[in-house]
Amino acid sequence: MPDGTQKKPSRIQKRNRRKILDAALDVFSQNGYRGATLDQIAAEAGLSKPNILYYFQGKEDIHVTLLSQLMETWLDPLVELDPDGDPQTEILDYVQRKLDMARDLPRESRLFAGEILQGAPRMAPNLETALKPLFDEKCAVISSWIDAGKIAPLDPQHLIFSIWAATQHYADFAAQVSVLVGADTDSHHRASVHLSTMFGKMLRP
Amino acid sequence: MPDGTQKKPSRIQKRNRRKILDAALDVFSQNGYRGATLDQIAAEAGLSKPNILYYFQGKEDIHVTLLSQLMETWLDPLVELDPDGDPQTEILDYVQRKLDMARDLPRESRLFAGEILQGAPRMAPNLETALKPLFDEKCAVISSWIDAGKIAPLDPQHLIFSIWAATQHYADFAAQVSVLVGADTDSHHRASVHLSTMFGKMLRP
DNA sequence: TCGTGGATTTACCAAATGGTAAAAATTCAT
DNA sequence: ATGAATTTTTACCATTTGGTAAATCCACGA
Repeated sequence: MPDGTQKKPSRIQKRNRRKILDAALDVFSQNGYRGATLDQIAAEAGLSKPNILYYFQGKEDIHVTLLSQLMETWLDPLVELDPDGDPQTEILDYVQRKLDMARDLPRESRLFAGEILQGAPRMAPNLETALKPLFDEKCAVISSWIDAGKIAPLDPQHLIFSIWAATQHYADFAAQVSVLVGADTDSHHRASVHLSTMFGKMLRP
Repeated sequence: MPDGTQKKPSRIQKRNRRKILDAALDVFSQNGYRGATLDQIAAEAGLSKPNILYYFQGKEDIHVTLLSQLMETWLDPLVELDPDGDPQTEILDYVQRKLDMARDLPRESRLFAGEILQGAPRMAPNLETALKPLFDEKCAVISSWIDAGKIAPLDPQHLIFSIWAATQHYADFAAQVSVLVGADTDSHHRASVHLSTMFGKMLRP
């Protein structure tokens, strides 16, 4: 029994759990939690459904595992916001990292968005324990930069919301963006320039 | 048979169709298309499931009806962006209208977001025919304002994306926002001030 | 008031779906 | 090689879910 609080996972266990989680990321991010089926995940992973249930306790277990693994990756750019760096550079670099993530990890962005959109039924605890402390900490950093006159006086909380919204939009609303920008050769670059300009002007004291 | 291309709907038909659509908006926006069940919608509407299917051809019919009705409301603020008004005022008013909509119509915002998030499977045609022409038209308006030196030179397409993202964030990610801002007495007002400041600075030539 | 057409309920169904038991196959240390 | 442990498959099951047929109810105009 690979589930539960057991010892070291075998090589084959690691491989299959990874295959399942990758397939599940595809399926969950495309169809949402309830829209995804174990059969789809199984087919995508190249395994049988009972075989999947040999590695995970159930559908919800897969989803929760995916979400908690994701949280780490997701918060990483914010963790790297350095209180001792140059405020403007730090924030603009943060915007850039988030935009890159929207391009490179769109499935993860959509999985996260879908979960929040439905009221975070399986992630609320994680938000409180992992996200909120980090959020508060970085808001304090931004406040100190404002107090020191290094950047314009903006509401730190809502500034961060604006950064999240503007960057994740390109992953979460990709279907809409692609219809509206048409066959753009380098949409990512234009978005990058726009966000730099926008937040750059905004931050100047 | 009330469905199909029939004559004038009776008063009772209007009432029940409205009840169903309102219930469906609740259920679809909370659980997504596949997560929503006809039984839930029926219960919420206070009708039996077969009775619902007397008024609509099926689950998808309800969803599509909801989406196409929504499109009108959704585009309205953008329609009102006046090419002959003061550019700064026009755009800031647009931001305000969108933010008000996120507060007043969160269900609609989430329904829309969920549909786009999953690749707009039931709305792609609508996006092409209804949204894209309006989007292109208003991008041209913004371009003309930039050419006239009335506002800062920003990419019109991405400026609109930023406005959509920043405002809709408060409806679509409400679960996250409420965890992070805690018991704020007037979160909407703070968001409003922030967005005015932000886009105000950004637009100044 | 009575009949007719629209509205509603009752009783279903077939397919999909999450999940399980147990047999079969495979891996692996000895 | 061989027996034990792990992994995978086969054959199911109970529930949920979108949908239907037909009987029943009810509003309303003549």
